[in-house]
Amino acid sequence: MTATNGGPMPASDATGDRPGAGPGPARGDTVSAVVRQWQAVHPELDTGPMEIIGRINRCAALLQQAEDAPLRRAGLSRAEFDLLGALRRTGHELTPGELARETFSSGAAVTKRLKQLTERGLVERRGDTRDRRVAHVRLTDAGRGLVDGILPDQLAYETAVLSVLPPGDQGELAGLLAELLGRLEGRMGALRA
Amino acid sequence: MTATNGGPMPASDATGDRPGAGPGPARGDTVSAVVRQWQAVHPELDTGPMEIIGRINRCAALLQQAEDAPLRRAGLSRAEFDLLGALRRTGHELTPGELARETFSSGAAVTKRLKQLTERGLVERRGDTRDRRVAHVRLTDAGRGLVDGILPDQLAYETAVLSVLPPGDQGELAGLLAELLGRLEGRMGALRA
DNA sequence: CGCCATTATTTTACGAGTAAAACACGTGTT
DNA sequence: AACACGTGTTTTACTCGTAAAATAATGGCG
Repeated sequence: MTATNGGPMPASDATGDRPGAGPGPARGDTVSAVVRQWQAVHPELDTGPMEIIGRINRCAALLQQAEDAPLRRAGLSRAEFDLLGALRRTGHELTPGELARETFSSGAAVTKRLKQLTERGLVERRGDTRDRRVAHVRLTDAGRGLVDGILPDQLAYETAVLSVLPPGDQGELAGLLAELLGRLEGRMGALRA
Repeated sequence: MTATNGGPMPASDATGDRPGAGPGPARGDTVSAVVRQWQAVHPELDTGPMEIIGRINRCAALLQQAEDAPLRRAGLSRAEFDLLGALRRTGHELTPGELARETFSSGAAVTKRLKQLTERGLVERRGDTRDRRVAHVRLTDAGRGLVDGILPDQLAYETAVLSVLPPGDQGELAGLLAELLGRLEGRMGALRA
């Protein structure tokens, strides 16, 4: 968060900016209210970045909250679903290390999740025959079934949430985000090299 | 996360899609690689939502990581900075409850942060004279100075990170995000009412 | 007046994630 | 063969956040 305080940032109530006043295209989100507050206090600063970073953070928070519902119904946390999803979409076994990279989480977190998911019978592990350090994790039939059962619901739910935007805008937004993300990842990847 | 597994989602390495291959406009972000994997396994599903939600989540994660650096240098977590920022930009005292709403966090979290920030001499509290349940929190001079010192750096850093996008695209993106966020918040607000 | 519902805040118990240390194995070197 | 080194995974110790219970105080209302 913190697009220079992009994270949280409601404040609109104090701004006298009535949300949902007109029937028009949703005047004024919470981020613009926060930006106005900063402008009033520090008129000399360029608050441009907040308009993007703050909104991305806020959208992410709202969308995540919305998305949790379908998953919790299935008794899974998002992190757990991401792990199972990685196994499902790659279609083959993955080692704990690969799962960590695949889900952008630490090895320790993966270890814990695997323990739980194994106990629940959603994944199985098998040791590598050549290198006894590594393990290979795969979905059980139950695990695959669970993922395949949840996925359509999840996508339908997401579609519904995003339907607040007309399809054209959705495409545009996806394109711009792809461009931003691609370049951000490129820059990060470049730093690694 | 989990734009139906939007969160984590790298996988590109396994896809044969070389990141940073050409000098062009960063072909293929990690999300598109994940989407391709899902398409291969479940060709019948509409993976459209992932292209937006997945990217928003991933962008948020990358941007947050980047933004942490300037703050940590000042010895603040983002949550702490958001709290101080809320006090700074509103310009007046806030109660713990207001701070919780303002920073989208739980009251308990605010209580803890206030304790730490008070010990560090960045904020002060004073009890309400009329209603002894409520407290009023304000920035100390040190607190205000810290925020005002960090803010320009933070914005400059953000500007630099976002400069991977040309200004025109930045504006477009900000506009689309504002539209999405405004409507999402409207929808959420509507549910409360 | 005294009790009940309500509101503001804090405390408690706990779950989840992380970094760093600890393990457990391979591998190349001499 | 023995050792040092690198790598894959797990363990440990700790932080942070939350939900729910506890605390504290106000405001009717009979």
